[in-house]
Amino acid sequence: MKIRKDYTCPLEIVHDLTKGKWKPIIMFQLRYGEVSLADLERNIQGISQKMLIEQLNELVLYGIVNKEKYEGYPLRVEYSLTQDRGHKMLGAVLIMQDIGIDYMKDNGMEDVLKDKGII
Amino acid sequence: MKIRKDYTCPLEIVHDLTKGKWKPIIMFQLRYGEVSLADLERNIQGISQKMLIEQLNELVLYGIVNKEKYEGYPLRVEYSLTQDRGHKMLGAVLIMQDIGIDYMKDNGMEDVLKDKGII
DNA sequence: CCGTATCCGATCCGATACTG
DNA sequence: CAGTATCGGATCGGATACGG
Repeated sequence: MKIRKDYTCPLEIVHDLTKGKWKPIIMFQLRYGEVSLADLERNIQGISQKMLIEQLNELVLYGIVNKEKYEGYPLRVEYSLTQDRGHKMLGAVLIMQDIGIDYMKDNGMEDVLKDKGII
Repeated sequence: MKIRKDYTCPLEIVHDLTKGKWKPIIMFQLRYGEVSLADLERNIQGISQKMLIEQLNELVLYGIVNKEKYEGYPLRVEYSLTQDRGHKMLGAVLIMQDIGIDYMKDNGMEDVLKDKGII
């Protein structure tokens, strides 16, 4: 899609692998294991199906997310983090989640955190 | 600039705080302490002065980077990570740096790493 | 050395409609 | 349930020129 061959530093690549409004949230949703597309769509407020699939596909392409198809009826597809790169990135995402929680507490947005049962 | 009041989850905010091609690289460059604008410009390959200052300003605005002016001649300005949010974000950036290094090793880009003395 | 201003193409992402 | 296709406004980021 857009991974070049002429990067000048490691962080420049990782930015291309993970950029996009929804990618960190998607990775976070996959923290406990396999999740279906429908569940992701349900659990991520405000995302459109188009954006979800688009960013999910990029994450798959970049070795961060695994896509597993289970044949049969109904057709089932499950997404999960890859063992190495996916879980490593999750480490970074969890730190960011923590920063976001602190930021919300510092800026009077506790209501959002309560809605989600975080506090 | 663009921090709203209606976020629906912590990661959405953090994305707004840290998005932009150069922000992770800037934070990485500040990992050891104060750095001047000129040094940042020198050490970050391919960045323009405009982008550097723009993204630096956002990081300052969001409490991730500190800007210290030292009066006198020559006028000196030094940037550094803030004690709390800045260093916390650095934790995430360091993980990403690591992932980028692995990615480059896996994809035949060792030359970049050698240039930088990483391997 | 430190910063500001403008112009402009590339891309991101939301809305919407349609398929197996 | 799991996807694909298209269109258009908003934003991003590179180039360039100028000012403290």
